Amino acid sequence: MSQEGTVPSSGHRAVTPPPDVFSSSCPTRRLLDRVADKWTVLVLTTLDRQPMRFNALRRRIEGVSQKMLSQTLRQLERDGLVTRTVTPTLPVSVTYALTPLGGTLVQALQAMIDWAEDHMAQVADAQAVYDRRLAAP
Amino acid sequence: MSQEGTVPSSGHRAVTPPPDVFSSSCPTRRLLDRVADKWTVLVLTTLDRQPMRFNALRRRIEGVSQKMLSQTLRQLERDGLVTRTVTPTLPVSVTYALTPLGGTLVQALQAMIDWAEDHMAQVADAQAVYDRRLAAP
DNA sequence: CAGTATCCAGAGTGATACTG
DNA sequence: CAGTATCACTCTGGATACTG
Repeated sequence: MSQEGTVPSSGHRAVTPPPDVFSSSCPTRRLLDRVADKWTVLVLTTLDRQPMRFNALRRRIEGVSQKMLSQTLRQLERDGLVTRTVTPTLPVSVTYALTPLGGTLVQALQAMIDWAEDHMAQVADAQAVYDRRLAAP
Repeated sequence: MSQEGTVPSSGHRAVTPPPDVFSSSCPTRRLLDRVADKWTVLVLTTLDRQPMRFNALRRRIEGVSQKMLSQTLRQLERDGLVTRTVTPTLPVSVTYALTPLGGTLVQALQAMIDWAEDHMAQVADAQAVYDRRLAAP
């Protein structure tokens, strides 16, 4: 049989190791770092509803700084998850939109947000119990 | 009909505002911050396969520091997502396991990991295109 | 083994100012 | 409007050392 995933000892082609986020050297790990990020999640799920301009995003995502927003957007653009479209009005308008690739990710991210909103109460209860244990030992 | 989500003007009971991760003051936002975290994602999905001891987790999740691992675990324990079980061997063994609540979250997190591993190539391509544009303008 | 304590570099934030 | 640049500050995260 084949030896997928083992060290190639006699193969002719270079074998790419299987992707593994648990390996710190795997590129997917860096990708996960970025995807599993507060601002990334909020930006992408916002753009899922509709394309948006910079300051609209800034207003919608409370608490994000200009710096982090533009940094996040540039990163997402580089990763091919959002597009940046410049319209030469006066002054210029810049619109950000999800790419099809970005769209495939949003499904998973939205599930995370839904989970947080749906289970907030249970988590809060657990926290209360935990904190009470510490207070009265 | 009802006015769910609007300001209560004549109701008798105090109305909790609807959860909204986009509001920086909403508790779900802090919850999202923690859930949308690199180490949280890796710890929870690891524990999904089987309960594990501290150093086993440390070895499995390459690159995590002791500090971040214990910090993450304590936080997850407080949130009711993992349990911490101490067995009085010599020296003592501590085993971490997913709670049912934690199990409900793992579904969403695993989807994120799967996405990263499945779309790594497309992202890498997009990055190459982006970087080439900057290099040859 | 399973942590806690300490120190330190760097990331993230806010404010402010400046460009096209 | 849509940014970039800079400074000051905080806070996270990593490396290291020590404890029950």
